[in-house]
Amino acid sequence: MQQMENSELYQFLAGNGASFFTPASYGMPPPSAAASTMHSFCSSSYYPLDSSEITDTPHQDRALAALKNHKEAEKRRRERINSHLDKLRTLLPCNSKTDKASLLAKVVQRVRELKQQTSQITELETIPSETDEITVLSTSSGDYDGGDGRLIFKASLCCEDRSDLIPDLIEILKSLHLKTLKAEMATLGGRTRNVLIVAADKDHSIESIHFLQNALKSLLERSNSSERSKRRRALDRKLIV
Amino acid sequence: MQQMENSELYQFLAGNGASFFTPASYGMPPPSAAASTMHSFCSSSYYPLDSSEITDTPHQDRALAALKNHKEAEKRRRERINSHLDKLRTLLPCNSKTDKASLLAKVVQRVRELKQQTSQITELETIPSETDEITVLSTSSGDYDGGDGRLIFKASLCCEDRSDLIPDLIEILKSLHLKTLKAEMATLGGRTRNVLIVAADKDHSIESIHFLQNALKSLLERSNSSERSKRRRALDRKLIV
DNA sequence: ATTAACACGTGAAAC
DNA sequence: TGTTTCACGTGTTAA
Repeated sequence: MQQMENSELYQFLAGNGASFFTPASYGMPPPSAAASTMHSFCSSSYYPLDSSEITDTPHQDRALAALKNHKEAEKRRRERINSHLDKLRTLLPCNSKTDKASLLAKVVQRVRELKQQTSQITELETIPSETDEITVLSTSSGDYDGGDGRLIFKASLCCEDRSDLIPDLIEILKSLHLKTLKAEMATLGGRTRNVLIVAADKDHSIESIHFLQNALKSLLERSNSSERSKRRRALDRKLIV
Repeated sequence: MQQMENSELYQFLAGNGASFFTPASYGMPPPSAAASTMHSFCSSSYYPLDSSEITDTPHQDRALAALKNHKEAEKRRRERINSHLDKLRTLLPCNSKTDKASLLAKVVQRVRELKQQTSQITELETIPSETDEITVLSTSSGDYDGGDGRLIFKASLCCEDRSDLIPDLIEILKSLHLKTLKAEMATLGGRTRNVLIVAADKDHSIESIHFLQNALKSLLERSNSSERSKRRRALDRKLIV
């Protein structure tokens, strides 16, 4: 918009030989390579010379030096940015030829995932409540987890405590091929809450969340049918006293 | 190097009025704003016209259209890249005015940290060995953790099992203001290994690692002095049988 | 007045 | 072929 690309003058004044032998293009006949110098000659003859054109060589020198500095600084800036992009290329699952935009898209996605995972792993509420509860959440909230291909689930189970609850839980996770990343378990007044962060295999889809949910539900029902009365009585007695 | 910026011809042919009123600079006297058009006039008169200059207007049109497409595509590319950079700006602890290079530097650092944290949280070896062990590692390996300001430690304690080991451990972590992100505990043959991923407060320095190490050491010694003989005998008996 | 950062238009090369 | 991506030099603007 507000640009002119009228810098051939400076290219000429700089005596930058490299640009003189740039192959002509766009049907301009040879020796169009010298055209950039001709611009200057032409305008010099077309417009009357003013005194500054003779006496301001120091001005020209300074402008020239400034332009050179500018050029080099800009190159350094580009290199700085690109070096960081290269580092990111090594940090992500992508080859060195993925273009900048796609690379940055991957980076955005990855940072979001990692943020989410660590925050979910960190924030656990383990104080058991008085009501039975089962919650199973997916970390990736539905969209495909491109990170390392694994879905992360957060499962919370709050129920009466019993001695073989943990082994049963472990059995469920094993049968569903879920790997436990973090488990936090607390018991209070005969009740327990177990919060699990589990990673699914790559072959799992988001639907696995339902298998886990159902398994935990049956576990809870099993728990209630067999041991409920005994524990309940003990808890009630404790509350009465 | 291999560039000429000799595109005034196309600016002129395109009739792009915007560039005509660009303020002159570098001491070129007015009406230098028209200089870019003069380049074309000048070169047209200096070099003999060939037939193509009259008959190839369709060529010119095509080249012009191509140039316009190119220009717009490049603009779209820039916008795509910059939009991703903006997304990253919102994802990281930095304002919207941090420059590209610094932003990307932060991104590199953040991705490295998060990778390291999640991998350390994931990779735990909990099978207890027959020899007593204490290891305390720092996640950030010495450099400042710019992530959310917290240092992450990984502590592993392998020793004889005893009933009040966990409460003692919890007491230690509480007194050192360390928050447990993940704990994995396994017992086998009367021995136990506890692997803890703990996060230090922001006011902790990397030196806190020594306090934790010493506390665990004293815990292990306490364990050995009181309960060792009894457990050892039981274990030895088991091994003999 | 320097310096640094940005968007732009362009030529070249990949595909 | 045309489409896409890149590096470059430049003009401009802000601290």
